[in-house]
Amino acid sequence: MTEYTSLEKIRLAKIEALRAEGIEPFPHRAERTHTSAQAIAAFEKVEKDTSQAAPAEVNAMLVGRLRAVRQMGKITFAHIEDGDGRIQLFLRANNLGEDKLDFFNRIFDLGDFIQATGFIFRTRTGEVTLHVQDFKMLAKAVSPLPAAKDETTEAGQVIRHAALEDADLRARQRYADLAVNPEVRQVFRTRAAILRALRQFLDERGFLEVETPILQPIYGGAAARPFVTHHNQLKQDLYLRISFELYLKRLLVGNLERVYEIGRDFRNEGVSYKHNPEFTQLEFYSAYADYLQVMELTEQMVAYVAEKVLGRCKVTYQGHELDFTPPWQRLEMRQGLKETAGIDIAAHPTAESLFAAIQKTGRMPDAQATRGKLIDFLVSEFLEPTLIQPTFLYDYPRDISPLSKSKPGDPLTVERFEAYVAGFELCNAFTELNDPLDQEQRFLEMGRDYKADDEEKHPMDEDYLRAMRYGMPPNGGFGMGVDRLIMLFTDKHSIRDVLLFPQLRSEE
RNA sequence: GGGCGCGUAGCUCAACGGUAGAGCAGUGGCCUUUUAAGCCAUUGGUUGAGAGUUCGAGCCUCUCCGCGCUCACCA
Repeated sequence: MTEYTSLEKIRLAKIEALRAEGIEPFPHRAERTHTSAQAIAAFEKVEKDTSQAAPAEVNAMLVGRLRAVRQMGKITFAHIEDGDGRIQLFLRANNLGEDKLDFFNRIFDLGDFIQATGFIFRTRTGEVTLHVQDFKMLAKAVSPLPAAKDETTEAGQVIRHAALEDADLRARQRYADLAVNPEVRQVFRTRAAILRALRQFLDERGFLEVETPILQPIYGGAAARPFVTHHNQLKQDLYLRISFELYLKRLLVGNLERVYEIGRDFRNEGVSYKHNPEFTQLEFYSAYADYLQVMELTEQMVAYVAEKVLGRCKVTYQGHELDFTPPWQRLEMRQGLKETAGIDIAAHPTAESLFAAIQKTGRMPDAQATRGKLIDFLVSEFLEPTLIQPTFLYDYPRDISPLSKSKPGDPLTVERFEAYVAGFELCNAFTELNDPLDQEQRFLEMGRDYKADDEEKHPMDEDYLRAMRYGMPPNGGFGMGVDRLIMLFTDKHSIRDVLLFPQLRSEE
């Protein structure tokens, strides 16, 4: 049974009062002739038109949520907010009748949805306002919104008073956050625009958008722990995908030359300011391309999205001025580590030798780490923090890249790059391994096993190998955490701020 | 999981170990061009939960719960 606060009980009583007067507090239908912005624009257009002796009257029926009410005896001012913005309502006893004005003052609360009819005029202080001749309750708000009050200073600066700020509450009750913080709505409009621009860019270049299974019998394409579920009728465990990679590359075998997918990946790992258990991933694969071509496509794509969404290639992120204008800086991993860590990884072909070299720097890597993991450690310790401007870090160690093609003449290195921006990884791409024999060997090196009944071992994806054996064209592939791109373009430090409903511990 | 920090009215925040407060919201009243409207009055609290120290705990100690930041983990 819901427990109501004293504030809610007052509002519930108003619902009762409405019903007692034969008025439905939650009517089925609403009508509107203009949005708030349309009404203001229509009025301003008529106002500017000097061809008529007297400006034509602009009548409007508006809807929205009550966000401010100022009662002044025989008149009341209010503001409503709709999808387009805000507009002021003016209610006067002369025009409405005292009973009707009293009814408004008595029944309506902040947060209620209202439909108001009247004509548009400009108040003495110059605000375009609806002179209300009639109004109707559209939906009563039982609970008061976590109130935010705005103050517009003479400089035009908006100061929000008593805004909803508690980070947990804002994420948990995103509906309330959205209702009272307009800039949060803007973040999600930007998010939609970014997704639209990404699709547009890829569609224009002949990529086919596809959808592959979220429920997978064998997960792969990344190193992450999966979520496990179970299909009752098939009597089989299934995994929520951690990547789309292996399914998209099967499509290249099927002669679809350029494919992409935008969707959710699920990783059963720690939650942090840049990790959510489910997140939006973009992957594309392009037959006959290598990682250098994918690099060019990447910088073009991100710059395209920036231009489309923000109208510029320069972005301020957490105090950094980032410039996404191509070409981005290219940095060979070996060279970058020479410069920042003072270690030439090519001089250390074994984990033992590299481990000893790292120890001399005073850092303490995991003693069990493979050579690749040690290099990864060096990158995150020395290199990553220095990569603020968009940078392609390329040529990765082979043993941490089981799906990438080796670099000719360098068996320890693969043709792979990651783009770093503002110190974090934005995307990951490589010349894809298309040799089924090499691929099988790599899987075996990773500890994949043909005995699928062994709980500890990750089973071999035999179907993927079978697909490869039919022949996979040489191709370049790309994966990007879309949420991180959105963080960059909306200047948000936490992934939670760009997800409508981020993962949180359940209440109670 | 580790470290640091936070949790007080619907919202934003105060309160030296000594009577739990303010603004906004709410309620009642005045007010016919306001816009954080104003003025007068007023309601609202198991100070996250529990235990302890103390004459006395919002404050100190412990346990638990929740959250934030951060580190670790995350090819």
